[in-house]
Order: sequence, then structure tokens, then C-alpha cells
Amino acid sequence: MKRKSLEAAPCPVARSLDVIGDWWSLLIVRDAFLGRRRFGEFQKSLGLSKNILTQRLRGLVDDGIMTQVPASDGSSYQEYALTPKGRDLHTVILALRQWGEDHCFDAEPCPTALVERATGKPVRRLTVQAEDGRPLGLGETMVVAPAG
Amino acid sequence: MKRKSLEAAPCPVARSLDVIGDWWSLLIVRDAFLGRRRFGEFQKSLGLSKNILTQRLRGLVDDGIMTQVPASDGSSYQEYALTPKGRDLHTVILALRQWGEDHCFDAEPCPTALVERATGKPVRRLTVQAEDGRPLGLGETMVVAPAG
DNA sequence: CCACTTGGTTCCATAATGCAACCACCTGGA
DNA sequence: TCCAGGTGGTTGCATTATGGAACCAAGTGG
Repeated sequence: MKRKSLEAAPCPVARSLDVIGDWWSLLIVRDAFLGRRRFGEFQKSLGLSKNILTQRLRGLVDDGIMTQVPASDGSSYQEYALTPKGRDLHTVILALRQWGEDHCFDAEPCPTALVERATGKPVRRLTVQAEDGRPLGLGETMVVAPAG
Repeated sequence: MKRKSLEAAPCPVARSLDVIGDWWSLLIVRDAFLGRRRFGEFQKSLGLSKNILTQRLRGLVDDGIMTQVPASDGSSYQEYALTPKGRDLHTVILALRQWGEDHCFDAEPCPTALVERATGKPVRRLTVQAEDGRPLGLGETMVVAPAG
């Protein structure tokens, strides 16, 4: 009776969620985007227990999303850094961020924003677009099996 | 010792994950995008047990992501349909899809693709962009607190 | 009116989570 | 050099969530 695995599912969404779909992994990745690299930083920031953090970090390393690297401050500790595969989660995190900004702050205003570092201007909103850039609504897309 | 709630977190990513960050909710939403509407359809497609599906659907309805509507075939059963809030998850699902296509099909080719219905051409790749459309790498963005 | 489908609920065993205590190694200062 | 504290974990145990199966009521089709 273990948790159902989706790793063999044909759908890429299911496979992604099988890897990063638990409660903490994406938050750890988000923290890594924010520059956090040390075990203690993640633990303090997320407020999760250390055994769970250990499990999750190990999972992220096993899945090639993060790697352990020597600490940048010269100490003999190790740090966790995103791999290219982990950095590719940027759009996933941004999509979640924009949805949360729109729908999870009913009363209060959302206290943070993602901006371009050079200009300080907010990042452009993600939209589903056709090949040529036309915006596509929900009914204008479909999922197909290319080489049935 | 219940699962830690992130609903009061200041970060919109955390709040999003608090709502849709469990193993099944986003997959149900994905199925809804694919046109599935009935309890039985979700259950057969996802292969999850009915009690869990009941819980998740109830949660999605409570959170305003889906609603129960009278069945479209005239029977007295009910169906589950996405609300506008649920439809806004389209970019989140697409981001997960693209990441999965890139990183979760090492050996085999990914068997499905999201295409524009009218043309059959694949949807454009999501990227993080500046206000004017320039692509932004990971180091070119930062999170700020607008009205500190 | 009766069999079958649909959409659940209930019960129970098992896995995941969270807290706290513990521990080894590293580091910095006296 | 020695020891206090920080870092990065592990272990044990209580509590929750998950998953499977059995059960059940209302709807539906013949």
C-alpha cells in the first residue's frame, strides 16, 4: 500500500508530478531560486522537520534536480545547488506564482513580485500561445498522440 | 501533527501549493482539461481509490477550482466542471507538461503533445520573459517586496 | 419491477509526516 | 589545546493520510 507511483504514466504532467509533486520539493526548489543553498537555510525558511528535509533533498539529488557541491564559503560543509534540470523548473514556479498572486490573496495584497533584476519591472505574464504567438484559450488546444 | 498548512505563507508559490500541491489535485484538473467531467471518468483514468477521489473533488470544489453542475446528458447525475479559477491553471499544467517532456522521458519518446486545435501545430514553449518580451535567464530575475 | 451503473461511504491495514531527542563532525575563540 | 556552539543530519515514536475492498443508496434501462 505505498503511495501510487506515476513514473510509468504516459502523460508528461503525471511524470512531472511523480518527481516534484509532493508537498515540499517545489518549495525547496523555489528557495533554491531565491539563493538558498544550505540545509539549515532551507529548514529555517520552510519550517519543516529535518528528517523530511533530508528525505526531500536526497530525492531531489537522486532525480538530478539538485547536486551537492562544496560550500562556497571555503568551509568543509556542503551546499545544494540546482542542476540545469532543476533550473528548468523556473517556468513551473512562475506559473504557480502567477496563479497564486491572482487567486490566493483575496483580502490582502500579494506581498512579493518577480521582477527583472536590471529594470525592476515585473516579469511578463505567462500565457498559452500558438506557434506564432497568438494567445490560445482553453478550448483552442488539444492533446494528441503524435505517432499513434 | 497534521500536515503543515501553508495557507498563511506570504509567498504566492507556497499558497498555490497549499491548495493544489498534493498528489492528485492537479491530475484531476489535467483530466478536466482533457474533457473529463464525471466521477467515474476521473476514477478510471487516474486509478485512485474512490474515497481519495471524493476527498480531492470536495477540496477542489471548496477551493473554487471546480463546481458541480447538472450532467450535460440530461441524466440526474452531476458533473464536475472547471471554474475560471480552475481554467487559470492552464499555464501551470502546461509548464509541468513541458518540463516532463524535456526531462521525464529519457529512453522513450513522449507519447503526447499539446497542439493548437485549429492547426495541429504544437503550442509555443513557455519562457520567462521581461515586460517587453526579452527572454530572462535565472540570474536576471529577483523577488521583491513591492510596498515594504 | 429488477439488474446494473453511478457515486459515493465505511472499515481497516499500511505508509508518510512531524516532533523531539540524540549524535558526530566542524568551527571559532580562549 | 580544549571546549561551547553551530551544522547536518539520524532514530524513535505518535499521529495523519493513503489505498484497497466491501458495502450501499439512488438513478437508469430494459
